[in-house]
Amino acid sequence: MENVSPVLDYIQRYISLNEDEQQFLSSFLQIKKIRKKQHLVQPGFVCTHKSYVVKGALRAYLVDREGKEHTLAFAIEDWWVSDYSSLIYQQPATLFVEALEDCSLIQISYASEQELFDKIPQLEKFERIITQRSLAFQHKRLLENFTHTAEERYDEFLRKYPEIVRRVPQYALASYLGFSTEYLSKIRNRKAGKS
Amino acid sequence: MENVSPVLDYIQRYISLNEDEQQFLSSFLQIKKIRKKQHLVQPGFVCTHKSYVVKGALRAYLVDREGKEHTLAFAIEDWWVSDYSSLIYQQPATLFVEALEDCSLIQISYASEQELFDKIPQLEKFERIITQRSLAFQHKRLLENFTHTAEERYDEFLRKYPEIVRRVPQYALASYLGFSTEYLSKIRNRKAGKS
DNA sequence: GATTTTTCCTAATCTGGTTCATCTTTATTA
DNA sequence: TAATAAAGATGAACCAGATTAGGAAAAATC
Repeated sequence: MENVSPVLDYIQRYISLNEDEQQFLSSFLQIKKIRKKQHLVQPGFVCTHKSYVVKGALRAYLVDREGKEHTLAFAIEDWWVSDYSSLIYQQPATLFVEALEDCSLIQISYASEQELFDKIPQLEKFERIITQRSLAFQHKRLLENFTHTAEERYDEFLRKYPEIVRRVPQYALASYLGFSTEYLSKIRNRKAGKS
Repeated sequence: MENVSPVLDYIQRYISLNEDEQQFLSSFLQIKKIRKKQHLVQPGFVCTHKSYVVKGALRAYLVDREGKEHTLAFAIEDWWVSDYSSLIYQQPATLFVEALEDCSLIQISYASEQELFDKIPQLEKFERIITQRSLAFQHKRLLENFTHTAEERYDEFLRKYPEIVRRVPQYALASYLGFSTEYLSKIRNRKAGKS
């Protein structure tokens, strides 16, 4: 029998909850398993839950008109994942969220979260803080895409997230960094030659 | 004598505040005027306030190693502006925030906001909601940069924000959309020829 | 209202990264 | 363990958009 304490721990890095609150919150959390290549979210369906990753790796991506994939985000242990727009506006998703490995998740539904905001106002603060940090992160990412070349972006990502580079397929990484998989091959090859 | 009611109205689109709360909140708000070409925020200095635009237009931009400018955001009437990362982490800014026209702003300091979160917990909800929306917006922008050509991005921006296009210099717009000002000229010329 | 500065346009050349087509290697599954 | 599918590598041709350098127009300043 598994438990939801990883999420409680996560939240309590930002706010503190008493025993009752923890209990109450826990009653809204659900454990979910998903196998590699399965989809957690699909375009057209409203994204009803956000998922905390206990174990595994996923990615959120868009398929454009020409069928090309663009990865918005990766998620490994201790990260959250969803189609964010779909979740907060409760409108049909445009993204896929796909398991890149077998995953163990803890989920909370949109409706539960709204209820929890009323019952445990502290959670508003928690959500505010992590959303602010995500936003700052997105700003940085956008600027990095503007100011750095493909190769520089790859180097930086490798430096910051070697773990992710090891675990995700190369085409997913290329589509996250905003260039073609062939070009990533070329970059890697260039580096291998140099060193 | 000017007043701070535009900000109160803005906030009350999302939450409701009683008379006392409005009064209390107002006591933390400051009116600020700034002339065209002046800077509200500069790299190296901690961004201490966020600013609501009553009148005018501004942009937040980064100057990269080669001296090129990259615009992260525009702000006109009824928008907020700051160096967001600098503000939330209270660390030195990396961005400039510059007035593109003479501006009339209402400001609130980082410290005041922290105090207000304690005194008026409803404000946590307000901040949570608008941050969530900003984040969804940023996700969309990033994906649009990945999936659309320079010309498509320009068309879309023109359709959504004709007002901004009219008011900001072209080099600022190009640097927001992520391409060179010369290329924007080329796009515009191409269109003029066609129609 | 003349001068200086800033913004905008044009056109030629160049390049970082894409596309397309084929091949090799590595995972999956039967 | 053989068969099949998925992922990665390689190279040639190509293109969207950058760069450079010039001039024209508009706006700000005196």
